[in-house]
Amino acid sequence: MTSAAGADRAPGDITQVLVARVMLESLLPQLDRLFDYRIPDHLVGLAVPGVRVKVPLRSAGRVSRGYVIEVTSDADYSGTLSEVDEVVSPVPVLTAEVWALARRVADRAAGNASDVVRLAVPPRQVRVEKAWQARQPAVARPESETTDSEDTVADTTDAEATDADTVGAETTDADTVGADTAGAEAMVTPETRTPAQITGYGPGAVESALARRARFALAAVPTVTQTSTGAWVGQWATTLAAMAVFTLGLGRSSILVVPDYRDQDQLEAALQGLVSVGLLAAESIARVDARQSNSERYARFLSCLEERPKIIVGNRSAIYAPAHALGLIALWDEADPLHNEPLSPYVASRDVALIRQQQSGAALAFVSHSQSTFVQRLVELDFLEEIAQNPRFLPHVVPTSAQASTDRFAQYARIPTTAWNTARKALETGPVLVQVARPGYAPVLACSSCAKPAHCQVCEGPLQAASRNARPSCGWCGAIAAQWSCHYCEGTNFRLVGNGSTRTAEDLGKAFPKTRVIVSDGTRSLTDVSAAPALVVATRGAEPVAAGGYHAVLLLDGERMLARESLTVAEECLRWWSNAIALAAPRAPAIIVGVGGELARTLVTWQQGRFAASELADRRTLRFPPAIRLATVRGTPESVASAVKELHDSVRGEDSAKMDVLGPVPDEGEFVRSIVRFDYSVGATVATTLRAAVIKNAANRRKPAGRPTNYRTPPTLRVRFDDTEILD
DNA sequence: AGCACGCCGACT
DNA sequence: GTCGGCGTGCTC
Repeated sequence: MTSAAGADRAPGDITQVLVARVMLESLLPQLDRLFDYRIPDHLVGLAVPGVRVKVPLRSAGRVSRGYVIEVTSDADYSGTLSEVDEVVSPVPVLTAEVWALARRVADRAAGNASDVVRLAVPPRQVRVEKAWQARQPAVARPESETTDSEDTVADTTDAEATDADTVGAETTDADTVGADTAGAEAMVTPETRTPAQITGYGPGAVESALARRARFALAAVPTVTQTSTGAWVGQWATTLAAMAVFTLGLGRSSILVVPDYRDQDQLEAALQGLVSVGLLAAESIARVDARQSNSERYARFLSCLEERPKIIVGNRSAIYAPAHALGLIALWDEADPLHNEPLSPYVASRDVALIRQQQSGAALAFVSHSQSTFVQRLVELDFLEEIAQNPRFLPHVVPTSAQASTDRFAQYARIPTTAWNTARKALETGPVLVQVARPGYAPVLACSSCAKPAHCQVCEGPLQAASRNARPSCGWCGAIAAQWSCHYCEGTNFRLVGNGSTRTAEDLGKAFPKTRVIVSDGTRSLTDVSAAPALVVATRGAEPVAAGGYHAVLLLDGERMLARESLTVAEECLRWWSNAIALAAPRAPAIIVGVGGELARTLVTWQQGRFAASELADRRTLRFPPAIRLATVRGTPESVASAVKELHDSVRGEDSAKMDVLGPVPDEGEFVRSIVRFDYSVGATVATTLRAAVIKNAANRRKPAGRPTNYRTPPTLRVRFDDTEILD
């Protein structure tokens, strides 16, 4: 596709015109393609692929920022080329691999590649960059790399053309995997195996999957464990850490992605444990953390660019890190909503991981306690292998009916006898976890005469109580309800309904006098507690890790958590409960209150995969994700109608059964919204068609008549793929 | 986004 | 005749 890299040319040699193909940092969909610029003599050798540049756009004097993607000598643009204005920094921060990833991620979601690049490459910090450059050995400058990276771009471009919705089509690299297998097994010999043991699985099962760079769903061992530095973490964290160290032993980098900073702390503690016993060099860990300052972020990013294998740990944006020789992509708890990117084009780290795996050939691991329907689908396609944990590590789960207890104290704390007895016994030796649904004291107030919920007199928001004697306040506007009277019956007294974490803690304190009660919820969330006996009341997702594990786990608000109006509520509850149960000490009882049927059976047998399979079968019948994909199309009635028409024109014939369109229904303002449901196999067609519609609308935007001249026209057509909240 | 190009109504 | 209105389209 391209001739020899321009960077090889000696400065001063003017026998051929060198052209930089540049991606502009623009939000406009019309500009989301490469533009050619001539490289002036003084920038030859500096304007290399990956560097930030400034280039003129449209008229003299206006400059746009961008990245050089390729350097070629034959431009495919026939007009007169403008010249690259300036090379902003000599560091090639946008590697060929990350660029190819960004392009495909954007294409799959009908979004801008530059939006993805913005997630992938942090803002430049000049001082940080200078300091980093000074530390780099001056010899290894990217000249030698240039030709390589261009080949990579060409390869991946071809791969894109063939298809493929990563997972949708039953693409199989059976050949590659098969070919690798023999070599892989040879590699897992006692001599080369790292001493960082991956325990809880069949001997060598995980190691062999990593060595042959398989894609797999790994069931995490549901208990806690102690690192060499004495910290207690979920065993999943030591598993991920050991997997990364094993991969490092193969000379390759890992990217470990966790949903939130509490998980990140555990994973870093697990890695630190391996550092402390000399199995891992501290410099090999690169932390990409949502809590970092801009300069810290950029420093960590630059360290990923160094040409030696690393372990990259971070939240969802870490999936884009420029890893050197990527050997493993691992996601912890892939179904956690924090893995969903809130910025355009809204691609979840799971989907980025699938694309990156396909492009890099790295191993791919989805590690969790509770297999999601997304992962289950990939398992059923034989796209992922399943690796189960050794059954002797399974937890001890006891379902209990919500029936009121006969015990006076248990009644006080609204927990059934079994649960109460279990907690009392466990509290003699160690901490007990009590999971509740909601934070606060009493999340709901109701009129004491007519029992209707109480609303704020200022904004109609729901009233709640911060403590037993506190004046009720509004959950929306915070106004204190001083002189409240009921809308429906004029009553002036309310009563507290529902139990938040604080109220549960108060009640438990009365039921278990002399026992320490610790609260961990959204506002005050603890990462860990000691092994001393205590009642730890936590909202779901905010459960601290207990030293040695909890001696009992009580899941109190099962019924209430299931009552939420959402199609995916059962799957979500199963994940929350499984994660809480996994904090128990080995063989410690976990009591789930008020939940029966298949969910209880799933937890008792610890067969989340089987539950996911039946859930997925239901979603197939209903045509809901992840059985199919979704795209939301929002805009003026005309633009939506025309986009839908184009969709039907491009997905036709025998494919037409693979797509249907719901709506349009009214949306904000004068806009409407349609939901497109489609099979994975037509995903590429749907995305390109909608992308074309977006570009057309961006060009044809027109000001509505009669508006003031400074009225800013909103985009007339917006498209969002795989928005999981849309069906809730 | 901006900014130039272009094709119809009031003007020196 | 031309100046300029802003609808339309392009940006290497």
